[in-house]
Amino acid sequence: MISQPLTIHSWPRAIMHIDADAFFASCEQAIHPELKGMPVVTGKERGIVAAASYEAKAKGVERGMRLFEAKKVCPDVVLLPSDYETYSLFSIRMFEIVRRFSPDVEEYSIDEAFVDLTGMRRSFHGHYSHIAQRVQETITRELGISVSIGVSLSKVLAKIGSKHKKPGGLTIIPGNEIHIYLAKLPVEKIWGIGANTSAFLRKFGITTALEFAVGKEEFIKTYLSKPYQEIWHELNGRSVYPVIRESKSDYKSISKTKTFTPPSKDEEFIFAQLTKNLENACIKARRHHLMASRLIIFLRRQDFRDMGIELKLNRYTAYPVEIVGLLKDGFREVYDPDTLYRSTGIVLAGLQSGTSVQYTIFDDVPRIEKMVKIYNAVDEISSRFGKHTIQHASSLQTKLQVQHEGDRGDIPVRKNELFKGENRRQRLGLPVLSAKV
DNA sequence: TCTGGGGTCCTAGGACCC
DNA sequence: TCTGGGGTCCTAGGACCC
Repeated sequence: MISQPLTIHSWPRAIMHIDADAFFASCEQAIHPELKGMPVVTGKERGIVAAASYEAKAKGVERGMRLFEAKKVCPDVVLLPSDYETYSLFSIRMFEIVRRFSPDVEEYSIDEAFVDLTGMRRSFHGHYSHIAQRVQETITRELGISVSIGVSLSKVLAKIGSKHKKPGGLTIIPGNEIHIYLAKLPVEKIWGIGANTSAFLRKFGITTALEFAVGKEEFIKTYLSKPYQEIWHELNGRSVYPVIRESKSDYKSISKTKTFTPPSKDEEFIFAQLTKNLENACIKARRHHLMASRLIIFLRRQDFRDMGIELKLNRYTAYPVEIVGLLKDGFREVYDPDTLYRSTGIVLAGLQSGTSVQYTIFDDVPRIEKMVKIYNAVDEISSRFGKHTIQHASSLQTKLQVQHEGDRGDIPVRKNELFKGENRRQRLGLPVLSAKV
């Protein structure tokens, strides 16, 4: 198999990576000043630590920890459910600030950005570290959260830089100091190298990022696939990953899953969950003017095995009524009444942009046009009064179960003054960023 | 990390064609 | 019945990320 040749930018790049510190927890502390200096943890709604403030981390709270454990090591911990909409607003503000310094910004995730600073020293009268410092100061002053920054020759190296010192770190890794940082870094900590690949590399005696970086090209090309060859170049200071400015709008797939507690084997309830996922996915697809041609359904058993099926849609669509029949058929194939399930999920795939319905000669055109009108109205009402003001009858079952949505406890919910008069993200028609947890 | 939710990209291998 | 070489499209599944 012939792999594509890699594009290596001949000119040395200067890439900055900005990573917010304990983002969710920091947003909560910025909104609720009374929480400043206190150990704050978000993730109440799902029982494990999604983000922990540095005060909580200092007492031994770690990400992914069960909440009862967190309480044990830190009895005065303040537990909050995650409030993604608010964090998204902070995120938007953060990217706006970064763009004041350079237009070449990639919104990598809700709390991370890459910036291509190549050639920008002149306009800021000084070294790249001064730009980074000003970005850092501005974000802290205007948003009340801190960020860590790394600057180096490639994205992978910039990431290593931003992780090197947290919180509030600023790490520049020039070409002649790369080896110093890589020598101390275990291979599995490299962005893009996970448990599997690091286990493989260890078999060849490669345990540090430096040992990987100084590996012979011959070896890398023989044993590793394209993504790892790219990382190898990046570690050596040869930039292959460009900073991508375009904001994300073209999805390859849209998925929705939801776990329910306790697990269930109730056919109607489980199908209702599935329908609700379908509705949510379709809402998102319509918001992005996308239609799907493939539908993947899966039921997750209590033992975490997924049982699924993939179905082809007879035309591109983003309307649940057109899909729900097929959903039922697929569900019947997969569902086993004697099995306990913990979650359901659907994936809309084979996406194509467009909003107009494609007709075939068999279609009842007036009926479809009526359906589109109804959904337009549904989307409009939902955008004004909130999601699921209107929903399919078959997903009503989900309401009958007691839903354990985390309430805000005794912390009053207040909007930061920053966002006064600002509508929620969805009302602006902006995509909701997928959140890092 | 005993396990939430949302994504991307790559590769191998089968089906099919000339 | 056996024998080539080459291409394309599609899908499943792995691996990884936040």
